[in-house]
Amino acid sequence: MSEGVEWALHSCVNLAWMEGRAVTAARLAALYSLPAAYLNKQLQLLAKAGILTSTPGPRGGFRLARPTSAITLLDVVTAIEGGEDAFRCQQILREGPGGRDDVDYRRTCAVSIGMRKAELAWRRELAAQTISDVIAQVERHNPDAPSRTRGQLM
Amino acid sequence: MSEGVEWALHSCVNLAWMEGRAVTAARLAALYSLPAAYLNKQLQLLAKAGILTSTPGPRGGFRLARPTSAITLLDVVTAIEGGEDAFRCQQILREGPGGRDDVDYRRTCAVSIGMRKAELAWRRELAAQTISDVIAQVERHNPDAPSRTRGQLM
DNA sequence: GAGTTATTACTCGGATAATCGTTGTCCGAGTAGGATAGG
DNA sequence: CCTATCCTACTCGGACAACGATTATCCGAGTAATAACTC
Repeated sequence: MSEGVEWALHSCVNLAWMEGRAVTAARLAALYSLPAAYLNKQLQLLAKAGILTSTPGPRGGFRLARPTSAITLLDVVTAIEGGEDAFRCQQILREGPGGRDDVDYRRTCAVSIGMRKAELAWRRELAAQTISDVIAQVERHNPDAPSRTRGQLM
Repeated sequence: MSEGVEWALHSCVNLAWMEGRAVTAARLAALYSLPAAYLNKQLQLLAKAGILTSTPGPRGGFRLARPTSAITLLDVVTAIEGGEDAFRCQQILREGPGGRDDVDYRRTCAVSIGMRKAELAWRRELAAQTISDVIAQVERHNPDAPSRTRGQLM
């Protein structure tokens, strides 16, 4: 899985603490000494997915497009990684004995079904957690994280 | 995810139908027109994980090391992909404000915990399914698959 | 004919390249704010 | 002093390389069956 997912999730949390103020990719990257231009790439993907809004020019940057309770971990993962399954059935049964070209083995192959079952469980668990949940847990263990981060980003 | 996982799973199913007879990597590969040498590599990983046993020389090949009901999908996936999580926390919080070097953020970071929760659900679902389950489903929809495959492999 | 030995063909096993995706970098399009000049 | 225009600096956005992992290939080590040879 792409490392950008981790960056994107942390950036969403940090943006949530900025209360709607725009933050540039460079500042978000400086927080964790990340390559700014590459983080920018990930934030663009989030913007394209409707999770962030971006504004160019001076005083520009990124900000959350929705309340944190309406952004699931699955939303962020899908935005960065794309919607395809990790296990993508190549339908090798088509080349096997009794294989047919007019059958979609992604639906019928027992191996594919079993793997897909696990992936759905993974997705379900990701969809059940929001950025809001993450923030709540962080603030419980580290109550001054929001103000400290805000100080670094302004 | 590596394409070899799909090959390995299908190979396990096919080996199960061979009732303990050894089958060479070349024959298993020919079933689906796969590159034999590369499939051999995956089968080696399964052997190293104790899922298959390998015997060299004439009349050699691979065979299942355990009953199909004792081989889970997770066993096969882990053998091919390795045991590491897909989402591997880089602990970027160490570089952030208030980051400490003596803290294992893989355990404490809320983002990491949330992602890990989903991965555990994925693993749990994979561990709940065995090769035996897959075979049962195949034979229900395609009762003559075992004999047909056996004919191709002998 | 039976046992023993040398041979041979076959298989896995690991070391070695080629390809593709991820990671990382750079420069251009567009914008908003500020400076400047005119009224 | 106020307003309109121009300019400048700053930001995102997408195009362009570098690295690493996956994919693919090849040849050697070892084994078991076979064939030949001896008793």
